[in-house]
Amino acid sequence: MNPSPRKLEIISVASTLFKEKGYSAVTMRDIAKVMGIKAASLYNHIQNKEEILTFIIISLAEEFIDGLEKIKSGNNDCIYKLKQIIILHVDISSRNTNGMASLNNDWMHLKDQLNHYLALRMEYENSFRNIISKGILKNEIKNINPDIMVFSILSTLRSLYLWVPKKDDMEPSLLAANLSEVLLKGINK
Amino acid sequence: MNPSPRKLEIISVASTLFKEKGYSAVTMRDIAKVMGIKAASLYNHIQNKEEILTFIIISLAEEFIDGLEKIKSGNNDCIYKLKQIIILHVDISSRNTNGMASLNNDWMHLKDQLNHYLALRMEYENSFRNIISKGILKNEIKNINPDIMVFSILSTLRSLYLWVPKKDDMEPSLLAANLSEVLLKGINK
DNA sequence: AACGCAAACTAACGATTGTTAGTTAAAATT
DNA sequence: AATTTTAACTAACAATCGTTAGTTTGCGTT
Repeated sequence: MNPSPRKLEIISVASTLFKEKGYSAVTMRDIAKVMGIKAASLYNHIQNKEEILTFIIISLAEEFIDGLEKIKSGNNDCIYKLKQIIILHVDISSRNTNGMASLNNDWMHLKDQLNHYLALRMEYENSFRNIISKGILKNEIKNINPDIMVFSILSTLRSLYLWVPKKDDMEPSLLAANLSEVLLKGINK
Repeated sequence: MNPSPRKLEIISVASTLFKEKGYSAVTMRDIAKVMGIKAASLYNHIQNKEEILTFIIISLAEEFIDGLEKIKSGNNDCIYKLKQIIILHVDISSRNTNGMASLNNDWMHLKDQLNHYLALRMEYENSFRNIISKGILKNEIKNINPDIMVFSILSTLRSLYLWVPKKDDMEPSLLAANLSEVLLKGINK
């Protein structure tokens, strides 16, 4: 069953508020007020508060997994794959600056789907690390602890949601290109 | 008036819980339970819940400001200063993995001190950007949008609190050295 | 022995939380 | 025209929230 337009509207409003104050600090009455209805009316469209959070997080997580799957399957060198990952993050983050806040900061409030989310995240990080490790073996990437490189790059990419809205005049493709330069080749001249 | 040992104990316990669930999702009764006392007893040592958050965030923010001030005042080239900033973040984050969670994710729940915090953060980011910009002028750093470089490096450094505890076997000095290599010179061979 | 004080306690406050039940009005379907 | 469905409403629920008031306990100082 596809979510109705009204339901998507609620999720969108909720995402905005979740980004501002975090999931726990946002009440159903807060969401309802922005929607211009009463809190009880929200329950004509959603099961409960948690369902909103779950939808936001899981759909984004799956979008990342799908994107990475396509990148992995391509027959390209590791540096190219990393550039594609950067583009993937810029793309998803630019289109979901609000939802990305929940994905990053409120996943621990999931209940039913918490383990599913954790599995997806581990899968993603493992795939990322495998690309790096293969790059080291093939001498495309420096022989430094892969965990540090994954952590460093992923930290930057995960923070994009905070930064993109402040630079909404910048083309996503230009941002991705600049980020690739900085993340892959550093800032030192 | 210096905080009493018991007060610092409460703040430490609260920091741990704030990192796990976020400030808004942690109740005074949660904190009290870990302390082994009743919630009302907490108020013999603290004024209110907000004071705990304020203490955690402001003292950390000032530690960063002080550290950066010393780095700025040194008569060194920009790359060296950036390396010192990386060491500063590794150091503070390693000693405050819990409090850093509040600094990053719960600052918006400050009331009295919110503007003070925002001023400190802006000051810090401006100083950081100035170091980068000067490095570009002096031809030590690539001529890329400084905002992107600040964002990229700072995002990684701000996420250290999440990552350091998982690598507690790694020497902070080694971590800082590896991070410098990755952040300043990239991963590409 | 008497006192003062720090730090715990019990009990409770009003406010707010997510959510449910039952109702109403309008729109869509038969 | 009659009926069903959708989406809003009012009212209220039990649970929990941060916090306060007043009390008790035990330790250190007089």
